[in-house]
Amino acid sequence: MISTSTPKRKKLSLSSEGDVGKRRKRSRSVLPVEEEEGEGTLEKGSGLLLSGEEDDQRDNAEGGEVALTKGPWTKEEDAILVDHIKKYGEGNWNGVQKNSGLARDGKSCRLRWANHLRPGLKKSAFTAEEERLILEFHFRKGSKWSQMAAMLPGRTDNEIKNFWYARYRKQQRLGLPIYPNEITSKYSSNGSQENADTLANESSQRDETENFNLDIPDLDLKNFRFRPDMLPPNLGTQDYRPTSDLLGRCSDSYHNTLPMRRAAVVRCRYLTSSNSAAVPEVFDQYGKYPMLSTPCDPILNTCLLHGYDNCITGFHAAPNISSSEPIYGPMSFELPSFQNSQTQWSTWSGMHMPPLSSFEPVDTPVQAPPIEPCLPVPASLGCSHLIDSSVYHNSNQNLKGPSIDSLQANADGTAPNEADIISTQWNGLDYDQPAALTTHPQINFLRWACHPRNFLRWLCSEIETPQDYDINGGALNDQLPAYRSFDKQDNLNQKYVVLPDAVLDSSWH
DNA sequence: AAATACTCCAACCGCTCCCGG
DNA sequence: CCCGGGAGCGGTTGGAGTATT
Repeated sequence: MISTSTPKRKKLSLSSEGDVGKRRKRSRSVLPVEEEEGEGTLEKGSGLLLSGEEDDQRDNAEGGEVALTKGPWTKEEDAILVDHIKKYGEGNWNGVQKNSGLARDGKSCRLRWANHLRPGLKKSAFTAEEERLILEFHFRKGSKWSQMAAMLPGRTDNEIKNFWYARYRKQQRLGLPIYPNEITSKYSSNGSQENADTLANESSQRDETENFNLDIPDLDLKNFRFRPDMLPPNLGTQDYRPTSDLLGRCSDSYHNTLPMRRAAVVRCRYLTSSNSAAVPEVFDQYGKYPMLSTPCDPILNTCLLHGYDNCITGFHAAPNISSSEPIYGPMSFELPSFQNSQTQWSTWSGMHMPPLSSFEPVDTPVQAPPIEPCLPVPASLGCSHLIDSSVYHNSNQNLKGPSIDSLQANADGTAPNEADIISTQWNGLDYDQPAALTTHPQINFLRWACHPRNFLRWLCSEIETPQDYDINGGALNDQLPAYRSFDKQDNLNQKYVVLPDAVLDSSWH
């Protein structure tokens, strides 16, 4: 159970006295030392060598090596270090060990001095103004702790870093934005140019995917219309809305503030009913993310199963959903990131997922818009948990089998027949389970729709392109410089869909 | 009172940058 | 220009303190 209470613990003093010696266990590493320095008068276990005190230490010394102490510093060590720096000044940290006899790595000496011993260090908690400066700086520049420390006299980079991570976790736990509104608004309106410049600079340093959390607009799905004519035959036009507890599990405090750090904008052909024979070219390849051509996030497809008439409901924007209550739209198409922890994913979906790489510190939650009333959706006609369990089961399969290319739409643009669906292994996700297919039409549909080529085919037919985007060219490229592959000519009749980062995660292979 | 959960933060680690030879 | 060592930076670890059960 995650506690939602605020930390009760008072900030500990960083004094070099009193807190010393009660942190890490000590360990030892061995580094070479020049023999002529072996005066050996330090105390065992405190980083001070005593002549002939310990066998292994003596053995090391005889072999030209001395055991260096790790772990918490003692008062004696601090005194030696301070004394040495008073005499010789800062710098030449490896020389400290040679000249003072302190059995500490030069790195460790520098860190101890910089973070605890040097004069002028503040030992108090961060003030509100300091906190604001840190947040603002981090929003603009990212994890540049040393630059922040230079900006805040008496503060160390380590201290600022610890403060940031502690606050970051706390905000996430509480489902609150990482950055205060005044900061985000400040740099997204009149300060947008500076922010844009900063972000542009950072983009060369960060993983490309991390830029996707910037300015990804919500898709306006108000014109979405469920296309039963695009479904495979024999499935009927019943309500495919699943009613599993999967939806219930997403009814948490994060439902409206899920971070969407890594998302991708993909494109597909715009299909009208008169042009339904065309098979959409789904998922531009960026080279770096070939998994975009793999089957979609089952979460996403589960979400899409809510499509009905003029409504489409997003799962995480629909807390407390139940099978007996109508669902309202339109909904934001935002999807969760799940990059933060396996726990989060597992809790949410009940599915084991390997942890993602650590991009956390620059994550920015995206605020989902509130749910607005629209047309009611008829009650479910008996969907079950089987859909979700089926999806997750199949998504856990290892990759094998033929490409989805073996499954093509019919010449008239309708979905392939059931026999083809049953016999096809989509990019290794084995859907060849006839019993389930024949018993549960929803699963049949899901499996068919699960492939990006298919789901986008019936989804994108009516999605409205976000207004801020010029689907005919340059504006989009300007706003999303990462997608240089966009071609003006190709942009005609194309729509843009935001996919969750789960699609990008290699585990979805 | 004991066990457990959670947070804090000092210190470590690996990597990169810089500079002098 | 290359190489090696020193310094610095950012991310991570894990022990200790504190709150909660």
